[in-house]
Amino acid sequence: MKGKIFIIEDEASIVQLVQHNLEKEGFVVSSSLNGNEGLKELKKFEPNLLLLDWMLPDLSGIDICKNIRRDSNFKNLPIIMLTAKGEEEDKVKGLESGVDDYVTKPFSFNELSARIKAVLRRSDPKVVANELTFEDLKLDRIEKRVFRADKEIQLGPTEFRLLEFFLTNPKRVYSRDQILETVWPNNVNVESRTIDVHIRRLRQSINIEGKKDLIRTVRASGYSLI
Amino acid sequence: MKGKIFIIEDEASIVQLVQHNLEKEGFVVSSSLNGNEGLKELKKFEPNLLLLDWMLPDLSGIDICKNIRRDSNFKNLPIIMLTAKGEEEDKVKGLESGVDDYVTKPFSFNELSARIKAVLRRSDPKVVANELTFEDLKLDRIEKRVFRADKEIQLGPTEFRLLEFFLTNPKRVYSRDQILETVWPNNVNVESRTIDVHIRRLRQSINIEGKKDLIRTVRASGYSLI
DNA sequence: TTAATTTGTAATATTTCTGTAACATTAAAA
DNA sequence: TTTTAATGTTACAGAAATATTACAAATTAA
Repeated sequence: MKGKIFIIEDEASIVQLVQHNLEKEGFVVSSSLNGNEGLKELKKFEPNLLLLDWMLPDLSGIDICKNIRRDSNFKNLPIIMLTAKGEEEDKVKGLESGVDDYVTKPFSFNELSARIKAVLRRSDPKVVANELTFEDLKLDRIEKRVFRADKEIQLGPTEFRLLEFFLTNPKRVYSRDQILETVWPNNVNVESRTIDVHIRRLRQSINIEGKKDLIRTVRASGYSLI
Repeated sequence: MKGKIFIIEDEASIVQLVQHNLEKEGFVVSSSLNGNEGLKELKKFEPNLLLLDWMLPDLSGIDICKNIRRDSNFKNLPIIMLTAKGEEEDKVKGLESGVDDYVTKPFSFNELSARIKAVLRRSDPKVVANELTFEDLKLDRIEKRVFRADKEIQLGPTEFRLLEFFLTNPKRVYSRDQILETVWPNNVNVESRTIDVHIRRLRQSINIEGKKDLIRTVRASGYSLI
């Protein structure tokens, strides 16, 4: 079962892009272009998550947040705020007023989608898929287990996240930088070659008993899951 | 296995109270604030029991009841009706239209919970077990007893709640924060490392005589019941 | 009240994980 | 073939996370 997402955002082009893509992913989406109306509609709609623009013509994001958190029925509604580049201060205020995550405009839909799922996974796991599979590889996000050909495999936390990352987009090649950005906690600085070592560790763990190597090295580009 | 309960009730505050508490008891709960939509969602959700408000803005409880009883898939769905004080006549009508029990508002959650269990025990005994089990572990919520391999085990109150929590969702990994939120009384502030100590105490108690450890440590994530 | 049990924390021990550097190997370019 | 660049492999020290222990404060039972 996929969840319901409500969008409050005044740039129609963004709403359109996001709404369309989320619906393609199976979410039920409703939206409003302004704050006051949005609040009312939202409460009727009862979403599992709210995407909230921080700079609205009528109401500020903070006001909306406060209103929502005050309403006992929506106290726990996960909120992701959309903020324009550089409004660092807003991020702080946002996180203080109980926002769950934020995405800086301009953003790629993939980035937004990943954050939505991460937030939902925490707050409302049943609305989001928990098993990732590829060929005979299976990763369970809830139980934090990995299997290859039905045999359980032990992975360290970083290898787990790395595999999780590859599994969300099999076959796609990622550069070391992209991997770093996504798999490592923000503002951590690690040598890009470090990834090679983790790739090796991951390979060693998942390529059991003569099973073929599921990780492909793409010289000068990066790595991918086959 | 705990059952699924659907709620059709237009007072959001009641829905929230009931839903939250039922979920805490391990039921899977879904709800709707109005009759027509509720009927549709209910049929998708396939609950083991329905809590039905008798006075809805759009459809009357009777109509919903009739609709349900006419549908061969839900002919036997147990229904508990929620009725406002003094509407004696409704009770009669309700029982006539095949309601299994009724609860008069305002009600305490405990009262409702007891009735739900009573009705389920009659109609679908396997969903109400007051006993939670996992492998050779057994916990009786009523008698507050715990057994491993049929030998009784003494647990302190906190260890009991902790084990109870794990047993409602075996295999699932919980972070220390999640454990804290659920197992500890609200607004108590305890160090997150404290959980490690309680985990140890729990382990020490339930892993008797060389029996395997039933609690799994998942580095960087938390703990789970195997 | 006293005794017994339970609880949270801090201190210490242990285990596991991580990042890096150094060296080896492989593939591409010259 | 030789050279060069990129990736593979290994070992290891420091870091991080968890396990264990002991103890004092708080709670409950006797």
